[in-house]
Amino acid sequence: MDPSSLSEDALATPAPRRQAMVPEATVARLPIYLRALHVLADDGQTTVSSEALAEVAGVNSAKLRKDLSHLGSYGTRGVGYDVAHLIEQVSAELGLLRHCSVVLVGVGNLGRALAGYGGFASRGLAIDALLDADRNRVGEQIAGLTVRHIDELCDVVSKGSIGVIATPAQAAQQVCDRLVAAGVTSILNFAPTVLSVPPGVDLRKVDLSLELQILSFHEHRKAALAQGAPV
Amino acid sequence: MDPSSLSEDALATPAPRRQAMVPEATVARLPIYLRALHVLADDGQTTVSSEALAEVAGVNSAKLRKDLSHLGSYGTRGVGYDVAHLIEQVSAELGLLRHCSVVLVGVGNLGRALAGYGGFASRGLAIDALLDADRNRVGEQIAGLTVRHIDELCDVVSKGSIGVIATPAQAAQQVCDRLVAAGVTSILNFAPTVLSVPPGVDLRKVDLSLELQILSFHEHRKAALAQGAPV
DNA sequence: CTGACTTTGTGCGCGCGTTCACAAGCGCGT
DNA sequence: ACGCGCTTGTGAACGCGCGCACAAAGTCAG
Ligand SMILES: NC(=O)c1ccc[n+]([C@@H]2O[C@H](COP(=O)([O-])OP(=O)(O)OC[C@H]3O[C@@H](n4cnc5c(N)ncnc54)[C@H](O)[C@@H]3O)[C@@H](O)[C@H]2O)c1
Ligand SMILES: NC(=O)c1ccc[n+]([C@@H]2O[C@H](COP(=O)([O-])OP(=O)(O)OC[C@H]3O[C@@H](n4cnc5c(N)ncnc54)[C@H](O)[C@@H]3O)[C@@H](O)[C@H]2O)c1
Repeated sequence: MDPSSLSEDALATPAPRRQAMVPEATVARLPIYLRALHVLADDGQTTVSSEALAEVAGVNSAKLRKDLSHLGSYGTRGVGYDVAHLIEQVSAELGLLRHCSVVLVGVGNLGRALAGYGGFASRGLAIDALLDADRNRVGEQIAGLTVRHIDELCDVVSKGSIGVIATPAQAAQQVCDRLVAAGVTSILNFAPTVLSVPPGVDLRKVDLSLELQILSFHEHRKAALAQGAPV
Repeated sequence: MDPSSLSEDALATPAPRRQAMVPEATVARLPIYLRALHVLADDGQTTVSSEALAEVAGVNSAKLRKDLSHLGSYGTRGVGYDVAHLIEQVSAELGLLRHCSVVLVGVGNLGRALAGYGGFASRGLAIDALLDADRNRVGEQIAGLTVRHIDELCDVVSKGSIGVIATPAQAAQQVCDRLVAAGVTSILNFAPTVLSVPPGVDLRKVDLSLELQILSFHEHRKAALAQGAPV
């Protein structure tokens, strides 16, 4: 499992009243299932078995079934799952039905790429604000949005907004603090720094160097094995 | 743990001869430790305790010590770890000492951002080839590199190269296959698709939509709790 | 040299996630 | 109407990783 992010507040309710608690590992796979389902739907399939869906999603079929059972989505024994209904179910669980607004801070190399990316909007997520500290960049038009100054943060944050940090590492903690102060409780960080957030705020990170270094490790290990253990 | 990637070949050696096998979860943290160590080194610190390093890295100190013990790196009891020596150790373990070449396929929005990013080169990783299928883009100069055509893949791949896929999802599997055919055994995929690779090839993925959707889930859940459970 | 303090390295229990394997359930052909 | 085969949902076992807590080991003062 990817332990990079954790939600410390998930256990806040001592009594799991009626809403089933979905394991974090399952949540991390729901988007994958959703994408697989869209592929199948575009392909014209109306029902799908756990085996077939698991194949497309690249996971074990038993895992898939257990995951889906967590969100109470019932398939039909002997038949499988209704694709359209399951898309609805998973989308609802992920909160994608009511459009989730995304606020992007830092319109540099990476921020520009993110802003111009159409893959988010197609699935209920839309970047609807670009912020930067550089006065020269403020006012610039990118992908139909106008870059605004970071000081206007409070004006663009609405309830339930997700913050994305694409600033240099040096400024990341400061930007993070401002996002939290503005009421943002979900943050995605691209800067290669460890950020600290108060309880109740979800923080995830994407670290490209880290991924490459992990691959480098395995590559290095393979080379060592190939040279030292071919026997 | 981040279960998104797994190395199926790690168990290839039935007898763990002398090289300790490092748990995947530990490998995933080594880059974080390395970055923390560089911060401390730049700050002038020569030695550091597990407690202090864990603080900077944002992890439990016991976990840090256990991780470091896996790679045989010995600290000094009562003192701590020698920063410079530990940087050397971790870098060696990650295979960063011999410069690892990175081949980037797909020079679009995202590929351009990656190519222009200086954060890789600073730590032993350098993108040294840009490839694209679009003839209009071939020949273009980006960050000191010339974009070459994908057909020249075999010419730019050297032993131990890491492949990065930044093409549309539609082309990802094809590009992946060509990378594997060219001898690449470590691949980082940015396209939102499940790729299949033969055994012995390490595949990791970075999925930005997925991260946002996970945050969306938690945000959605928070909203539901705030509305339904304030008693 | 001794004793007290500091810090590493690790044994152990706990909880989560994954997987197998199977019973329960549903549709369909006869 | 009725079983036959297919698929779901889940009980249970296994393995991994995390974190506490402590003994071993080294440093430093006197
Ligand atoms: N470019 C990549 O491909 C890449 C890859 C991996 C990681 N990253 C990380 O992503 C982050 C951004 O990378 P980049 O290449 O876009 O950097 P960049 O320098 O091109 O852009 C950074 C942007 O952030 C803005 N900024 C700086 N301080 C700010 C503040 N306090 N508030 C608001 N905006 C501020 C700057 O004006 C600039 O526009 C960096 O942390 C980098 O390490 C980038
Ligand atoms: N831009 C982003 O911020 C972002 C965010 C998340 C995910 N992604 C994913 O990253 C990938 C790239 O995104 P992008 O915005 O850069 O897309 P893009 O369309 O801007 O660039 C894609 C590039 O790949 C090249 N290409 C296409 N087919 C190819 C092939 N067979 N061989 C070699 N090159 C080929 C194209 O010529 C183009 O230059 C996509 O899969 C996208 O879903 C991008």
